[in-house]
Amino acid sequence: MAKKEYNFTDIEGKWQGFWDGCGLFCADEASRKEKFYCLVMFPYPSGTLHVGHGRNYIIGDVVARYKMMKGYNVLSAIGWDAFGLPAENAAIKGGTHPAVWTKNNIKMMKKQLHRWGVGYDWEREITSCNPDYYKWTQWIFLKLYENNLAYKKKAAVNWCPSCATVLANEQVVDGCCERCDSQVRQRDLEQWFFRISQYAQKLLDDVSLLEGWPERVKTMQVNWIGRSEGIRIDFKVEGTGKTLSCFTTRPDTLYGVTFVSLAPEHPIIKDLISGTPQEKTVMDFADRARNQGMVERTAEGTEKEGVFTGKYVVNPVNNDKVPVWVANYVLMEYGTGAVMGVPAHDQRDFLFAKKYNLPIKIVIQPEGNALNADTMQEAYIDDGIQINSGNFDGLPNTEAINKVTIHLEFKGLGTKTVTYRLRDWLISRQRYWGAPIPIIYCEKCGTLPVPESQLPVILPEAVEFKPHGMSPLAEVDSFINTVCPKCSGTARREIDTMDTFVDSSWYFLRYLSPKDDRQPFVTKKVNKWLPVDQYIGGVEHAILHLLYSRFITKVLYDLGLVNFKEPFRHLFTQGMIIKEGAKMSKSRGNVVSPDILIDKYGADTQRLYILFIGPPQKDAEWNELGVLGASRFLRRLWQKITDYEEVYARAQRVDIVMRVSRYTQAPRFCKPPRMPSSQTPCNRHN
RNA sequence: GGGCGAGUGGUGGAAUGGCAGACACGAAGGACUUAAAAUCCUUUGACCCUAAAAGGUUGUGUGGGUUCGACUCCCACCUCGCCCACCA
Repeated sequence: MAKKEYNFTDIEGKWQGFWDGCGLFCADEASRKEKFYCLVMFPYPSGTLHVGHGRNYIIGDVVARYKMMKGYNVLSAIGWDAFGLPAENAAIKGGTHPAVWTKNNIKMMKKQLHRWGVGYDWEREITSCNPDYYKWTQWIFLKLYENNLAYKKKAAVNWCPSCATVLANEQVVDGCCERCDSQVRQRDLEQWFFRISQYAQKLLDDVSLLEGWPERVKTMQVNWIGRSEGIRIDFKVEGTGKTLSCFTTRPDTLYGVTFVSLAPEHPIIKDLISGTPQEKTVMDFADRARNQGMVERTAEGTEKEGVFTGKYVVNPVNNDKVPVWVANYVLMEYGTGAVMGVPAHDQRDFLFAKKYNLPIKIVIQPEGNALNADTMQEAYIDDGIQINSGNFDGLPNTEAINKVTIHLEFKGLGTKTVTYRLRDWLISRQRYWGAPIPIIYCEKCGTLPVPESQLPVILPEAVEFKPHGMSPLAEVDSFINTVCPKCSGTARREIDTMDTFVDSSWYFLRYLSPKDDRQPFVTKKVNKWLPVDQYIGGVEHAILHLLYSRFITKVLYDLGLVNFKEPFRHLFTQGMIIKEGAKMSKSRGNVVSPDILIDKYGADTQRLYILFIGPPQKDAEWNELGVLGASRFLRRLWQKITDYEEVYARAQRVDIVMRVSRYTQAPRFCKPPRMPSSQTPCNRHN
């Protein structure tokens, strides 16, 4: 008897056609079945997919199918996170317009997804670089602007003088431009920000609502928000009548302050030193520190440097007169931009004091082991008992933290403060391939939002991509020149575009009404379908994308546009596929194309292998032999089932004979025959 | 420095308090073949015993603990990985 061949091309072609034909993946909005929103992070159309991507989409596909089979009304859609730098770089390099490049890539990747057998409701496909999508990204910007959550301010950015452009932090490698290797400098530019810091506490509190999230992602979010409780302590600057505020989480060390240091950007520096002999040295130092570049300056290994301002402040609790320094390790963005220096109990202050011979004063002693300021090799940062601390002597320092705080507040010398590490979200990009920021500048009326009726602000097609210091849009007169919506006078448009993370911070709402041209999303629909029941994506988005999406969702909630506070109920972060010791990626040149494998073994082999390669949340090493194993496994399985089919068919014939001969007590229903033992059918065939 | 996670055969890994090593890779032997490939079958943690089988001992990073019973739970330690980190 001839064996049936496992012809995966026919099988997969047949079923993929069947699924498309019957609309298996079309969510039925009228259905009364319980909903299940299964979402994979939408891809950046970078070219072609490699097997590493497969984990995301195949796992998502499996979850969606499983829930379908369990009787849920499943929504599983996909789209394209289609704005971004690679398209623009491709344009600079190869001369293809980003729109064309992106469109081609989408076409290729769509085909690949289809061959993989992953199913989506393609009617809901969205593309973030299309005007019908970014119109609503701009609309969201306007909502934030209206509510004072979008604002413009001067900010230090990474600047490459040779490429004449702004760089993202990720593009700065060891303080140099990744493309041309020139030294990156800090430059102050007017930038747009979203006031995410205003939502720091809500974002922190609602981490508790993220029950279905991996613990480590939640921890990463909490750490990123970085709440610290402390106190702002006011120091009087001697002989000036000015006050200097320092934020500290360790008021128990207040008696050990031997200097105060300021961030190089601190505005008070000018006032303190102007006209003094120190002026030039201090300003030179501050300039140099500012130019050091944030990445380098905030690296831990960087040597602590500073300069004395010639001024002194008075410690409010013991009237100690301590010098004021400017130091490169103090950050203007955090706390008050001024730090009280306690070398005995803070390692950074210790190193600084050692370098500049500043006194070290011990105010906390470990129990049963006296410290010696002259011989100590590092700061003592652990708990202990207060000494040299006036009325607080003898208290455990953990208690002193509270007592000193109360004392200072009572005397009006300080204010209890909560500080967050989270900074406002810089959304300006001096780039072409992004959604234009919908703002108009009128000389008479000032900064104005583009009226909603004038959206979208269309990205012009014909531009020069080569970087030369400003957004390529700066040179497109037909774009820049516009009319003031208020006074109808001449006005010009904002030329920056938005960070692509803005595009991706709300796309999951758009799937519910992808073609609606009157609103970004329909409140009733999103309230029904969200939060997303299962979100699946790479752990590399554990902070930014997920935090931004949470933020935008909370803003929309506060505006009464959605009735849920968190967008994603369950989150699954799949591990990366590793090859030759590194993450599989085009830039590393270690990619494996799914197409070749599908031709050779079929999509199911690859799907099986991807699911089987290891625990899905862990990284896994790609192994070509493993693919072979999955292929053999499927073929054996196929063989067993087809063998079984024959046995089953024969048993049915026997049953008919038995039923026809009414003399025996033939069973009414033929029980399925026993699964043949592994030997039987094969031996017979052999 | 802080946080999180992981350590099981030659390899990827399975088992969430109840027969450790599913399934797959690799390896060895066999069938088929003129031969090879492919395919199929058998064996495969280590050690002891045996002509062979049966049998036995041991075994989940290390050390302790809880339990009738621990890869699994608790404590300490070691190693590796990832994320964050001059955040006051």
